[in-house]
Amino acid sequence: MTTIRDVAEKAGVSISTVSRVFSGNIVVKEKTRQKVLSIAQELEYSPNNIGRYLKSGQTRTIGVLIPDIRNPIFPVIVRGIEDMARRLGYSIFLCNTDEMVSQQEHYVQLMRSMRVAGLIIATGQKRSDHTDISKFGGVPVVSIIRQIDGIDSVTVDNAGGIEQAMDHLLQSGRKRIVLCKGPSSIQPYKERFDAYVAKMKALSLYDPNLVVDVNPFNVGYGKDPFIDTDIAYEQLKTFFANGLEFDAVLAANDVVAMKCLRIMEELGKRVPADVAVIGFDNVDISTMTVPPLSTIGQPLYEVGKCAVKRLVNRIDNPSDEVALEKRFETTLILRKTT
Amino acid sequence: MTTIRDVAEKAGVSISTVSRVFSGNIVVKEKTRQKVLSIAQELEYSPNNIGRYLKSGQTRTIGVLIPDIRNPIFPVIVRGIEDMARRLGYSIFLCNTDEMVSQQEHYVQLMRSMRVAGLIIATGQKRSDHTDISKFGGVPVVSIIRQIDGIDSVTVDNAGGIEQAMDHLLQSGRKRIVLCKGPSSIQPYKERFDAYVAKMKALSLYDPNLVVDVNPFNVGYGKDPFIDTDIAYEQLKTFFANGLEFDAVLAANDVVAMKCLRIMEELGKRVPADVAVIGFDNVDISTMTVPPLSTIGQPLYEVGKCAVKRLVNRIDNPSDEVALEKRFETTLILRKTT
DNA sequence: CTGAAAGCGCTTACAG
DNA sequence: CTGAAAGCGCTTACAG
Repeated sequence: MTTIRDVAEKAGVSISTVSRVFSGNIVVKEKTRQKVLSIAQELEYSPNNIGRYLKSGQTRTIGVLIPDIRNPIFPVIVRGIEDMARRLGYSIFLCNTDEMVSQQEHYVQLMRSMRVAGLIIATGQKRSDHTDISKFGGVPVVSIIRQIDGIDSVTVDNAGGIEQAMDHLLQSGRKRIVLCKGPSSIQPYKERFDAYVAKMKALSLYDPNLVVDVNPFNVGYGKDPFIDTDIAYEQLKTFFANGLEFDAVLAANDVVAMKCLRIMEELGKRVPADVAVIGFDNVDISTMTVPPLSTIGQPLYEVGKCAVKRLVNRIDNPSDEVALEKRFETTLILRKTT
Repeated sequence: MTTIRDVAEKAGVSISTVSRVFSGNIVVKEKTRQKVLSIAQELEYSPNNIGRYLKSGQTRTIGVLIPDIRNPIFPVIVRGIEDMARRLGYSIFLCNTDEMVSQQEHYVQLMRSMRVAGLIIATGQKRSDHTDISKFGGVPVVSIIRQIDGIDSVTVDNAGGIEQAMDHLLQSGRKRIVLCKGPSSIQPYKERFDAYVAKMKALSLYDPNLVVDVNPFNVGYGKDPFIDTDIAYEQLKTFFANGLEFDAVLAANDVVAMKCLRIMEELGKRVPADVAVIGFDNVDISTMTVPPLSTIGQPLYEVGKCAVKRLVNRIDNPSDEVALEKRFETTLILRKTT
């Protein structure tokens, strides 16, 4: 690879000058500049960011740690991250942790070694070993999806979302509302569950039989491709086939909602005439189900963008003391299943 | 940040020794090793990969350029890439190009500057400016999804997939097979289209009225979030509402197939009794539609893994002359829509 | 506006 | 088994 030295030599200037031409904003005589640029092009010179970093201490690089890019909320978030990162001059490393502490630690180490300027971490896990700040070794971190004490975070108001969904369901006269809940070990699902229980109890509508536990992604996490046998579907099928009386379903997320739609069809229940179904996330597919799915929209793309802004802000002002906690509101999206 | 020098000083050894401890496989007296390791831990030392690279010339980093991670085939591919990369000791940079030459060139430049060991590029575009090898400046590249002359590639047999789908449809007596085709500017869609036409003509079944052009992702590419108005749906709705006679639908991909399912429902056509519907890709959602979608499976996860293997192979043997072209077979996946 | 020099954090022959 | 030294490709005060 051609280096700054090759270019300097051929252009008959010092390497300092070449460096100045490529670092921008520093004054170089226009004629010299042109000369250097043309030689550089001729030699296919590409400035070595690695060498550059060693002096400047700036890698302009962000590590993104998410559970699994195949969970459909993450492509949207990651796209938001990448778009904003690009705009601010950063590149991103993508790492899938499968919600496993060991893998997360591996990547935190690796990213530290890569001297990333900062880390964006998505973990729903409540276990503290995922969120032990001391392990980040001084690298700026922003947490998305779930709030972590002492760290900047960008989250979504899960409880508020459930409120919106339930108010809507209740207004249309539904009272026997099933909750298909995700694992309580994952913070956002826990929040949704708690909000549901609180609301149902407040209205004296709560009945534990209305709650079914679901493994939203056949997890599947950590396995090669997702498994084809659909655990969540089986769980739901068993639950609904049991003769339970209900008139609405509030699903842990859109994917689960979609499975419920299929089961309602199989059970001969009309949606929304016999039972209303509402999802959570407003992921792409929710527009395409039959009928199109009502759901609670999370601003996923915005979460990604915001996380990068916060992170860069933290990188530039590492000593700001208070952790910034941004919480987005959800929006009720009415389509044809409610 | 603590450096190798800090550790050496405190441990009372030279930096060479510390370096040897961390680079593995080199003989260091066990006692010295322990000493260094414990000091390193105490000081929270993390070896600086950037400094390391500058001598070794090894970044162990791969740039992944894809059109848009929100296109549901890419999360699976990227997961395959990441899993294999991790196994081989590489990290990945993720870049979304939106199929735009300017953005692709930007990223190729950036990745060169980052001194990635290699590049994995997914572009369906047929325009040669996307695939002009000379622009890669000597960085090893493997192309996925589409074959590019002179470059290692990992692809899938699109024509073969269409054959499988059509044979299946024909065997069940379907003759008026609609093709919902993606834009011909994208290589895989072009291949599928050509295979369809060839087969239909061979059987004297070809009728241009059976072909409808569809914009598979409302593209949407390059826009902030995907647009909510569903262009593909509108296009298909108009097409099918026209009184055309048909008994099967072969869709450009699973997402399009899903939209067709919805339209069949709206048109009062029973699937598969009145019309058979078959998709392409075997993306996650295809198991969840009502009824579950028959489709042509692409080994997406395998494509990702294989691409990394090929790339690393090329990195290790840059002078191997022939470009390796791996082409995976598709598999017919029968569910309930055919 | 430009150049010579020091140094960022490592690795790696070369001696011993 | 260990250390001293050179050098990877840059940036950046310091002089001029």
